[in-house]
Amino acid sequence: MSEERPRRSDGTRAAILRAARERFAADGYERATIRAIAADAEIDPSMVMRYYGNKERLFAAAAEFDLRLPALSGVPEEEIPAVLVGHFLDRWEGDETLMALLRAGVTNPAAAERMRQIFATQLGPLAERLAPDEPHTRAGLVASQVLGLALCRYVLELPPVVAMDRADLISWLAPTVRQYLLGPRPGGPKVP
Amino acid sequence: MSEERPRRSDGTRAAILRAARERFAADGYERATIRAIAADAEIDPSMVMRYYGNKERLFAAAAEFDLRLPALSGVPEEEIPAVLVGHFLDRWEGDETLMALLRAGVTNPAAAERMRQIFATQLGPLAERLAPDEPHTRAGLVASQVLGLALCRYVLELPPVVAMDRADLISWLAPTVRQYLLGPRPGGPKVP
DNA sequence: CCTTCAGGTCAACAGATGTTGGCAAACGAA
DNA sequence: TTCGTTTGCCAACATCTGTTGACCTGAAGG
Repeated sequence: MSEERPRRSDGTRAAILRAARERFAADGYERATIRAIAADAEIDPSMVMRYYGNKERLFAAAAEFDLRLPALSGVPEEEIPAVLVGHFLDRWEGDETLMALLRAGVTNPAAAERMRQIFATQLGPLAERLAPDEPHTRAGLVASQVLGLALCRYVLELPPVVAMDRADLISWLAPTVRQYLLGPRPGGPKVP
Repeated sequence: MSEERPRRSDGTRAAILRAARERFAADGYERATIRAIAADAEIDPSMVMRYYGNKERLFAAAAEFDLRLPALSGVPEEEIPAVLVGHFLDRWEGDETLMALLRAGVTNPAAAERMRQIFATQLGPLAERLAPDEPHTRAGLVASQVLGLALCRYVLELPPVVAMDRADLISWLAPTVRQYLLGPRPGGPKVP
């Protein structure tokens, strides 16, 4: 079916995508203009339209994202939280896709929906495998702490959060993630 | 000096400010247009410029914010985290200023700087009074969890985070805040 | 060779945006 | 009343936005 043969324009396509990710990550959805992205990729703005249709679809292509959660099968339970926090830090610093998603998701409804999908399909299953009860709630709590750290460290750049090194962050966050994912429900069982 | 006598236009000024807060909170800095704000306030866009100079100063006026941290002097130490989490939830749901700050701060450098100032002047002192060591780091961690919750619950609207009620949130977050503010440094003392 | 067609540039469009200046009406002090 | 000030609206500006279509260019296939 989708026999994707290599095209002569693949280089340009890739350059556009790379520039788009950078701009969306740095400026958010509305301030990242097609013209600026095209200038970074050193091509004409109309090429962006030809290859990606419109700005929304360009963003969708640039914000394709895989959390790449590690297997965790051989990891002892006590070490899982630290491994997870370290992995999240890697994913944040590895490329700019997550930053683009966060910066855009705050003001663009489509980007927010994309984040909800990633949460549901890529983080939810992890919690279902680990958490004894209320896995979705627990996954949401982990997301709140991890996204909050990224917000404070990479977006708002609160000085003390920027100053912490990787080991500090893992030491502080791992117990929190452990409580959220594996700990007992605080405040007694839910009585509705 | 600044003898501020009441003016006939105070009502208009207030209407502009209220509309500005709503729009900035709902749309972020760039998508909240002067024209839309003026339409909400049912006045002419040029009035916004007359009374607030330009968009940046309008935002500065609309994003004036006081965390209003409670005194905590009579509160026993074990209850401080829960009281704090409850207070933050109140401040988020009370008016739209925090939402405006968050949505704008993610894409607008001036708004981000404002958030850093609020953090430094209004949350820092609290940590200095409570935390035995590294108060700024601890304040930063609390900010990461509280802002992360707000991000997931009010901005991204991750379903499980939206679904939790106030008591749930306090039960889950208070232990985390307690560890960050009052708990021992995890992973042993810092050896630089 | 000629034909075809994808890759790429240029100029322009319609609409929205922040911002400005002019002008009319209402108000308050004299 | 009269006069200056405040309050408000209207029209316009320059610029930037996403987007479009006409046109050129070079390579590949016959």
